[in-house]
Amino acid sequence: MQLDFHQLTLFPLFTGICEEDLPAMLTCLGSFQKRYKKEEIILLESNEVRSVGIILSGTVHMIKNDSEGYQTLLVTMKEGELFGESFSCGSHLDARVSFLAATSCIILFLPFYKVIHSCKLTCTFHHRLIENMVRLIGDKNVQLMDKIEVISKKTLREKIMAYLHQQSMEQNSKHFTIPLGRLELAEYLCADRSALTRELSYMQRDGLICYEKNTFKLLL
Amino acid sequence: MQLDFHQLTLFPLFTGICEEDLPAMLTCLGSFQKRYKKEEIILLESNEVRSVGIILSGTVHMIKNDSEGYQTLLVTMKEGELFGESFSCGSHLDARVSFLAATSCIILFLPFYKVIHSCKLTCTFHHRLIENMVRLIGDKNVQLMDKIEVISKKTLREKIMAYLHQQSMEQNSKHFTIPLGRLELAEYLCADRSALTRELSYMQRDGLICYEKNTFKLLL
DNA sequence: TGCTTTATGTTGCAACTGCAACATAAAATA
DNA sequence: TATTTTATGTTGCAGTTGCAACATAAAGCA
Repeated sequence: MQLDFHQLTLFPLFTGICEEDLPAMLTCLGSFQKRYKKEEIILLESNEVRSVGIILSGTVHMIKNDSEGYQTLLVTMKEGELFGESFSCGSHLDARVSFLAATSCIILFLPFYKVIHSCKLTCTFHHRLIENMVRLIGDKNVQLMDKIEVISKKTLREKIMAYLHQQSMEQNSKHFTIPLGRLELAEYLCADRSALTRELSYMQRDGLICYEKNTFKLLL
Repeated sequence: MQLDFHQLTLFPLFTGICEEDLPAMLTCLGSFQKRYKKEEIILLESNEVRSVGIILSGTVHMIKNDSEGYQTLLVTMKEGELFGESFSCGSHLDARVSFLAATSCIILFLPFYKVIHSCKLTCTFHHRLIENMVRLIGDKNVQLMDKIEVISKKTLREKIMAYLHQQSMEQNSKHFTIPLGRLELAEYLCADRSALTRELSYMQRDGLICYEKNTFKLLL
């Protein structure tokens, strides 16, 4: 499968880099792409991470498994987002989390060492690449804070409300569709699935929200 | 107060940069330092962040306040750690969290724009600076994941255990002293203070741990 | 030193929520 | 299409934990 370089320039990691420069740059960086089927593991916890991944298409979940087999959904990531950077760039080379293909997806991998160590050939746009990457890492950081904000709440109702508010903000509307099913949402909220549906129906009864499947409306 | 440039080279942000180069570099970057008293606010949520801060001495808490006045302790940071990068470098310029001086401390600020946009003068070591900074941002990311790992647990006992295990790992010993008092620990665990002390005494009764004030011993 | 403030420990009670077990709906597969 | 699998909704029950109120200890301060 061929890379669509024009499409690539639309990704945040490559903004400000000319389409003509991309092929040389990607070759120079030793990038490669890979397809994953739904449910496939892209990167398993405690494996060493040497590359950052860019999601060209599909959805990736960052998940954490604990020793008793419980699983938590940390972050959901879409097209254009980065993953693996915290490990490939940080002091903790071994991944503390796993990355899972939530849908079938295509990932472009960039060996981190080459990204951060500029070479003569690409030096002109290289700097822009690093800048973009730093921004994306910062954004990931904010996503983690968002999750903490949600699960810090004491009651399940407050957690749900915090999550729905975040979604409402992101989608700029009181009426929106969430990207998670009940099972996944329960996992993200660190709550029990049945308790989640129960609380959702109580919240509708109490006139807080109004929903149908994954489409919600905040009634303030 | 004068900067101790030799001491600065020991900070992770400046590793690999010569002591002789530091003064010029810091001037070129427009860095400045500031002292804060205990309990003082270094950076308030929703203010625009243009600089990253390096903790030269003291302890800084990253905290999140919700609309009802509840507060959560997100991360505790010590000497050499970075803060503010997620905002000054990311797409979300407004801080979503506040930074508070947990003890009196001295902070060195570096305007982010100048850090990321190299200038001729400092270009040789500039690249190393960016590399160090990216690593530190990744580390911060991991700290946030650590917190999520802890508060994702369903029961308070599991949360406490997860936290103690992390501390035990970090300090490479089954016997260690935690950096948080009961109030702060409760805030970090998103739990009630009195419930926390109750559960701690139950855990000691059940032979899981053994503690005295802030010094704990894991009995496996 | 004595006084005030803050941190920590203790306990009863009510309520939230995890768990289990089941029913139903939707989706995947043959 | 029929059958299996998976996702979702419902509910009783018991355990955990937040809350309040109070006691004690430690720290800050005059």
